[in-house]
Amino acid sequence: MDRLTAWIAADVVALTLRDGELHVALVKRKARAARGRWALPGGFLLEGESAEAAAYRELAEEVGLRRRDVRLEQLASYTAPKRDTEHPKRVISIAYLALAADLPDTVPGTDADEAEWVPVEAALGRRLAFDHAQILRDGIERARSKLEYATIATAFLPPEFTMSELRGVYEAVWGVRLDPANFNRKVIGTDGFVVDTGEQRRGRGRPAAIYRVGDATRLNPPLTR
Amino acid sequence: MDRLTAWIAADVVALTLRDGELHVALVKRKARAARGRWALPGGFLLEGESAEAAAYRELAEEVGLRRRDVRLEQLASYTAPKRDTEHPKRVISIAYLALAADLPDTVPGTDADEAEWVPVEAALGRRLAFDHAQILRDGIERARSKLEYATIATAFLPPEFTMSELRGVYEAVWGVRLDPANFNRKVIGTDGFVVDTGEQRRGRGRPAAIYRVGDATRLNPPLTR
DNA sequence: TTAATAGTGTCTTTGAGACAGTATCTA
DNA sequence: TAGATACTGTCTCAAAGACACTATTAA
Repeated sequence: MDRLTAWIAADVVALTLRDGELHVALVKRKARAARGRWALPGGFLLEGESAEAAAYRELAEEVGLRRRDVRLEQLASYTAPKRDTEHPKRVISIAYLALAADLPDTVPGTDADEAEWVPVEAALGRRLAFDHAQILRDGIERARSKLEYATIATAFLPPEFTMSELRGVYEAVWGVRLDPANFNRKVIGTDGFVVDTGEQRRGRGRPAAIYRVGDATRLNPPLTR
Repeated sequence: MDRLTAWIAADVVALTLRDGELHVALVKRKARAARGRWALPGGFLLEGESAEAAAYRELAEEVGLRRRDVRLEQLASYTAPKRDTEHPKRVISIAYLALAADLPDTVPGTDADEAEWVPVEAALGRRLAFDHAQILRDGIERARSKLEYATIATAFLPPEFTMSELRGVYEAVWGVRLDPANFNRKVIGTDGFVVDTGEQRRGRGRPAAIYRVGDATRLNPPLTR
């Protein structure tokens, strides 16, 4: 019988915003296969472990991101027979998308000290291991399109944020400018997208109202790019 | 080392429309695991085979659907450690969504003679094998939401179809009535959704214009349920 | 006061939805 | 002709987008 037995990898496209630009977490591979190449954080499922659990575990081990730091969702699976020829066994990958707020840098001295946040354009320029460039492209496209109809933009922000920070997420991920007035109206008009805390943040100009995440998950009608 | 090795199944939520109602293909299991239970068509990946290829192969073997009969896309992967305890090895499933036009019935005497098109409500009523009920629910939800922003409704129809047939797809999948006038305007107004062939189909009333699939894949702005 | 940032008001255009009305066939 | 199905026209309302304007702060 030539039924396949395979190793299962969980690989993660972890995205965040730094200085108004979309960044992805990359790690320099230490394992024999593709050693020294840049790759998405990830690793093999263990006995008794789900792919989601493995994704969380690898994010913690390799990037220093804890479960509560990220919003994780499944992206897709990659199963081409030749996608990874460096292992002794066939490897399929289940990819996840993780969105995180900008956080203090990864801690040197841990496994994560070979992890790096890289602007996505630059990341696609490095020749990534295996088919990780394709996975990264798919992850970016998923993030872009999910902003249209889901409230996940807040996953890129700390618990409290201003309207211009929220708008900044859209502008950075979509690479466009949005009209502040219309954006405000749209967000406020979507019940449960954000909640006004009544607090204000002072900066260079007029203080900005501070919002928290509401309980809505879907945007209806959607925002358009 | 307790790295997992697993069997990979490709399981397919194959949907079609019959008599204005959404149906899913189910098969009665012959294999030892869950024998006699109804399940989604699917099976294990072979050496050297991608999950997509396995999905097409199983559709052909078990349901008699050829590659050109369906539009196939990946749905999600299911990896819970206890999702399938009947096999000697851990099994993860990569699920696909397949949309097909209503076709002549499956051919008895082949492997497909234990396949059946079942209305989706009834299918969810049968206690399906493994976690196939969850996969089916996810597939239906995917089909419903993709109708909003993609032109896949045509995958449920033969190459030539009328506007009311296209509207019927939306009405059946969404379970709503749509205004013919507004639906027409919307579809015609979406460049490349459909192409008027100039032909007409005669029936009981005024002949209907016949359309073909256009080359657009996205609906912008989306249709709303 | 000026520059910077936040936020409001309003006008125009577009599209969604409701629905009345017209067109063209079969029986 | 009646009934059935296909299609068009038009009105109203809501939201999107453009953009001028007001508000509140720091320097």
